[in-house]
Amino acid sequence: MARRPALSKAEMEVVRIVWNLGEATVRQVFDAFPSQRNIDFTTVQTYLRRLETKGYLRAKRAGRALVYRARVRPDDVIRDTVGDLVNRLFDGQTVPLLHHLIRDRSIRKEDIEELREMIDQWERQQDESPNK
Amino acid sequence: MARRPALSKAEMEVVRIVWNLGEATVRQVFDAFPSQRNIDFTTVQTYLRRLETKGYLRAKRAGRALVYRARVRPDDVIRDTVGDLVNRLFDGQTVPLLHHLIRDRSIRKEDIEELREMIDQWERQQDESPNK
DNA sequence: CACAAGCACGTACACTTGTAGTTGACAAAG
DNA sequence: CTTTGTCAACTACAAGTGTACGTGCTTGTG
Repeated sequence: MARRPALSKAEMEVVRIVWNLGEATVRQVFDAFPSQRNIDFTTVQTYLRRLETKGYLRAKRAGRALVYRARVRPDDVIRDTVGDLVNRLFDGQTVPLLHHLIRDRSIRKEDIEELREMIDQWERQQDESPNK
Repeated sequence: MARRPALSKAEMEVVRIVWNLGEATVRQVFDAFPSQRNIDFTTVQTYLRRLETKGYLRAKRAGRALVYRARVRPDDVIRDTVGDLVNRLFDGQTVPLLHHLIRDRSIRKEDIEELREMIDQWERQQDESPNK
């Protein structure tokens, strides 16, 4: 199924920014980059170029500048990336990761509310769809 | 706080195996390695050696063989690893990841039950501890 | 004992990744 | 029209990573 090369850590930050902006020039991505990261403009340029080669982004020219735009949906990338992590670090089990998130990461009351929502949603979904 | 170098993907699989076995020789880790992976014995040896240098494992000699044992608790490693992923791919937000796990990964009814348990647990914990 | 099998240890090597410098075209501003 | 800034494109380069080979010691077995 024509898998793309996995994202590197820095590349993850960059695609995320592009998703957020919808479409963006190098400079825009650079500006959106967390300022503590103190990364060079040309470095961002390199990340974008590599992301294009890897097939995550598509660049089109607008005047002198390149405008990048995502070529893959966040959900797909997230599925692959998280999936890989779960496989390697959690032996493919989703539950231990959920467990960790709830127990060991600081979570707020509101988040828990939302989480309950999600679960209810899931169950409703489950009921209406023909179980395989 | 004396941070260790991050785990590489292959290394994640290996520490996990060591955690599972408690302590293990190269061969034992090799045998526990998913057989589809079709990885060489010496490759596993290299992973273990690197993990020791990185500070994740400690080796002691038992006769001619080396016995590896974890030097860090799973929870800590998982916190760091997952934390990094959340920062990069989810901009530090835990909720979107939870959302993804529940919606986009196949989850079983029993898991949802467990999940509810976790939430209840969390809320009990919350009530009894003095909020900071 | 001689040999095969197991192991540690050093070495290797291509590819990826994080990070950036250089060059040359263009454009805006004086 | 010259200076100054902005980009794309190319190049660079050390460190990290996936993967394995070779060598030489050790031990169990015929």
